[in-house]
Amino acid sequence: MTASAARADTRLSPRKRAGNGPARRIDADEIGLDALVGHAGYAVRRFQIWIFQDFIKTLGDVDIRPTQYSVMTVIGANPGLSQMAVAKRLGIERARLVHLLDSLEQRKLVKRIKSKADRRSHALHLTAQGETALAKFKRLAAEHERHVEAKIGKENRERLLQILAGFT
Amino acid sequence: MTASAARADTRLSPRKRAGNGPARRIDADEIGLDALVGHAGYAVRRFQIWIFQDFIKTLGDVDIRPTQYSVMTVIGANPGLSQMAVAKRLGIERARLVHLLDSLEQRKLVKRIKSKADRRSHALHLTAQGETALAKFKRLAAEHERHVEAKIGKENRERLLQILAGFT
DNA sequence: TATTGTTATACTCTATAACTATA
DNA sequence: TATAGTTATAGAGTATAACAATA
Repeated sequence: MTASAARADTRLSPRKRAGNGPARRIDADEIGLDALVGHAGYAVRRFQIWIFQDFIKTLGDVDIRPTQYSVMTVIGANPGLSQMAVAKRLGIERARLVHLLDSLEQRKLVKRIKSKADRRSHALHLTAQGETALAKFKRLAAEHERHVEAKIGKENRERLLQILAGFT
Repeated sequence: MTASAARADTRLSPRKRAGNGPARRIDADEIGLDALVGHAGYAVRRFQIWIFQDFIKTLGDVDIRPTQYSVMTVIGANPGLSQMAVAKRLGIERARLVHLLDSLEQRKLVKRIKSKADRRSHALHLTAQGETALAKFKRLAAEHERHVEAKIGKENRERLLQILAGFT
């Protein structure tokens, strides 16, 4: 396809042949997405934003965001992990994890313990308070998950988890 | 469930009963995700990151990111839209769209035209150069989409688009 | 030499608030 | 008074680079 042919094609596709602008108000639902409807990434991105907003709202009272929840969950299930191990497992930059842990440590939810085996590294643990708190976070996160289920349907949610199992 | 019971439960679940830290190197693939495996949001987030990275890489030569692509595609299919209309349709903050359009306008891909109907607003159009460029971006984006298909499978990708059709 | 944790910088993105010019 | 576009700020998140302590 030549550049000029591509340009001609593109010019034929729009529904509205506007001059210098819209003469009337255009509602969002009548704006076509064109090629975007065929991109999985677009739908996934919008869905992910919806999910995170619901998660943040559902866990708003305890002030825990998705990344903080994932860090605490992994430390809770694997006590003694180093920062590097947590960062790699969750795909978080180690530099960013430093600040996340600073915040969680200030809130007395997580503690860094100097490792005796390798004095460069810290062994990460939940505090007793952190374990109690995490149990509550998990109950709220399960509530959030029911919102997801209500939004897309029980079977669709399970199918989604199957399809994306390789990305965890 | 009481708080102490929750704490006791949590203490029983970890596979490793570490003291002050790991005595040996722990590989990423043996770190359990615990509750995260049941959260659609976790898998969706990891998948979305993978998709965006592939998109950015595949369109690296033309220096176009997912959000820029979505803005140009919508303007191309609906010439004359106002900034507010584009922002609402794509779920972008209008303040952020200002900078996105500044960048696209500097690159001569998009132009703002003062609307005669409502002099507060701008009618957005692709330049001729922008239409040619968008045709190329769409070909590269289609190539990216084939990477997604190769990653999760043709049928899974289609099922995913069906499940998430409501979020577009 | 290489790795762990840290600090720092820059850029993207989200979320607000306030300002201006119009309506 | 309300809206469209703009400017500004703050916080998350991503991506780097460099450094000290340690391996």
